[in-house]
Amino acid sequence: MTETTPFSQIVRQWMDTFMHRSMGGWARYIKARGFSMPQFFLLMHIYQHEQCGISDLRERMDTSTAAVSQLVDKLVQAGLIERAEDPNDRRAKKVALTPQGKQLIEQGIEERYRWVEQLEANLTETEKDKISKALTLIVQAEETIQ
Amino acid sequence: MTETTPFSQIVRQWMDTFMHRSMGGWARYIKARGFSMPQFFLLMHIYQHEQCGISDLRERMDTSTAAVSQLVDKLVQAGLIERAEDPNDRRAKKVALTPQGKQLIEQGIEERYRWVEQLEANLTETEKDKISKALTLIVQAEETIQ
DNA sequence: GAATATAGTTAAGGGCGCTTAACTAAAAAG
DNA sequence: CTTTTTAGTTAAGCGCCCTTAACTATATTC
Repeated sequence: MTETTPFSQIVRQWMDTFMHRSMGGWARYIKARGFSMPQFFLLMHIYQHEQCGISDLRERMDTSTAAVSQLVDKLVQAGLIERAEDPNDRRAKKVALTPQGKQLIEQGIEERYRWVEQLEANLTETEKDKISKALTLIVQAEETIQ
Repeated sequence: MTETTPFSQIVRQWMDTFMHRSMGGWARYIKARGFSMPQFFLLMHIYQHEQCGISDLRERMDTSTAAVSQLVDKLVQAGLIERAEDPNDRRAKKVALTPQGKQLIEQGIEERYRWVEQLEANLTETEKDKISKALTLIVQAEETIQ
């Protein structure tokens, strides 16, 4: 029963490929638009968890609140995010993407996704169907582990 | 025939999930060990294309040779890579990971892979088998597009 | 063999992100 | 009501990465 080995091998191979394509692509995209990786990570996190406080970001970014505050400040000035008082706790701030900020991230995602479309062109309907089902299994399994 | 929509949806969903897990994980891993993202990108590229010249790295990193030269210098001093003269062209340098450098990256990959093992625990043999076959299709398709 | 091109290094200077530390303001605790 | 805790801002200082520009050394071209 050598069922397990192919699974881990192929998953690793896929992770490698994907990492290479995706991270390199993002890095270039961000750089070309004059943003830094810390700024990108921050934007990305806000994109995925709209309405964060500074402390949420601090935790995710694994840094000081001062650092986050300064990063946020620059992104507010750049018009990518907006910072508003939390009505429930006036000490806290709610940070969210502006339409511009959202566009920056979504356009990046679009570009990242473009090579998947190339991939798609090399697959038959049956193959795509199999892949869809397999990825659904993975995504579901991922959701169960928190 | 609404076959295409599920495919792109699920692939996007998978990309999101993966990006979130993988990039965040790498960023924290690298930071915790006192390295920067540029250093990491450089190491990663050397890991995937052992024996690069400075110019190869410059191209991939999308920066100046001066910047690469300085980055390389620090990583040499840190003992993660070694820089040797190319015997065929004594102007050029060949850069490669030291055992330490290789270990840093591979340990990172191991940690990145750990959540896949958790995933695996939530899948049956049949499911894993389906996923293996599907990912094989993707990886093969990826290889054909250069 | 002289001129030019290529590969990489080095140094000065700028900008950015991070840290520390002092600070403001609001909420919670006593 | 006073004290303490919590959320975030601000400023100074440091290191890192990047750019520009001048430079060395090896290859290539004419």
